[in-house]
Amino acid sequence: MSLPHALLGLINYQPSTGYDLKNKFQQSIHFFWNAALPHIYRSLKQMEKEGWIASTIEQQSGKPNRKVYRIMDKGKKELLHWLAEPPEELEMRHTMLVKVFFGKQMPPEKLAEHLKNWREYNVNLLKQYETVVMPVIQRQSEKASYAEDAHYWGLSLDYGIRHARMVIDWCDQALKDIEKGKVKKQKEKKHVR
Amino acid sequence: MSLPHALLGLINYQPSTGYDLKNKFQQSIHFFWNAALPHIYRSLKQMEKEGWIASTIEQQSGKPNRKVYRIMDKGKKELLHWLAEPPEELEMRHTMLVKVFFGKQMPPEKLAEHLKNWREYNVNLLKQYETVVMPVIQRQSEKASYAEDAHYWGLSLDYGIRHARMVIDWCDQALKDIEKGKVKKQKEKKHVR
DNA sequence: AGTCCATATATACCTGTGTACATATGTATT
DNA sequence: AATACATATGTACACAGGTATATATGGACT
Repeated sequence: MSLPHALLGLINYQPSTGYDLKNKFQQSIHFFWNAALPHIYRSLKQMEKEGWIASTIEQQSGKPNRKVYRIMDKGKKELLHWLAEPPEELEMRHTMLVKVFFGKQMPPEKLAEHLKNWREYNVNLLKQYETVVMPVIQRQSEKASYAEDAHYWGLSLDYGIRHARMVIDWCDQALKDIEKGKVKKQKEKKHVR
Repeated sequence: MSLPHALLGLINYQPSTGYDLKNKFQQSIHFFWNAALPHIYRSLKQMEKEGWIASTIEQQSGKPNRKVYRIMDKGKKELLHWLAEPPEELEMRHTMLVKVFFGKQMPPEKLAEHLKNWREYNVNLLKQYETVVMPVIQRQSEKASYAEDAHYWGLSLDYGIRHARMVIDWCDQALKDIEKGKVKKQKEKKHVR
């Protein structure tokens, strides 16, 4: 379990609404954790019940009112406690690898298609990391209030970049192997004939 | 969702009991997907209800009877269909990275401790890959019936190895950075005094 | 004029998964 | 003799998370 704690970490920087958090999430933690809007609202409700956060309603004309959550002492304590705990799960969990494992059961072209998509997904990720995320962290690191935080944001970004590059390299190798396998099989067929 | 399909893939090789599957799982898919015993039995029940698999009870003396599941036509069709589908989730999901992201909020020694554990976990994984998993795949690849499958097992193993190496390298870099940060802060403190 | 997107909050339903517990016995170790 | 481990199958409970849907409005685009 982690979403409430991830949200706690974001609210710890500054009071936010569920909608704010969705946007902040997408620019940061989203790269390592997923969260849909309904899930965020649900978590916020739980967290308020636990006394980790409290809310104030800001009247707005035209748009719906904003429900701004701020962190409470109990929430700060919970955040620090959670951070100090060793992460529950170190294992990876990746559907794609299970499909690769059973790769022989599908046509090689199909698996190649999956891998090409995965490769492209990671190429796009890499582009996003370098053109969007990196400049944001750079800008934040110049502000004194976030200079130290930005160091850790940079570390996680570096992980993302290394991960994406590793996946791209592996996909290239795997695609080459699969292509070779196909050629080999075709040659064998010719031979038999 | 994936466990029923992963199990389907294993049963497709040969009829198995829930307990068999747990053992096979731990030697293969476990590196990319997790499954506890109760979850496996639960999934098998669902799969039988769906008509993907069927069971026969083997009487045993002394030990409890074995409930052996075999794959049905509907199950084979389902497996092929699932394999051809693009994987639902391409995103990673890693608590550790969320903790790194909020790293400033905890003592640097604590984060370093987490990273050292993660590093060690991956060093052990790597050792297991090289001394246990690789030989098994090598041996299987020599049997004609599994030679082609072993190629794909090898691809997923290669991913595991690259991933573990990447994590180890990143941990080394991050630990160096954190160490440097600590030294810097101590020097600054001295200066102020 | 009509459609889509962004802002803003939320409920309902279903599925997947983790943890604890229950049961039964043979074999190996201390 | 007692303890732990491997074999073998499950139930019960609780929580996390995904998807669909509802509501309300302002602004931008076609």
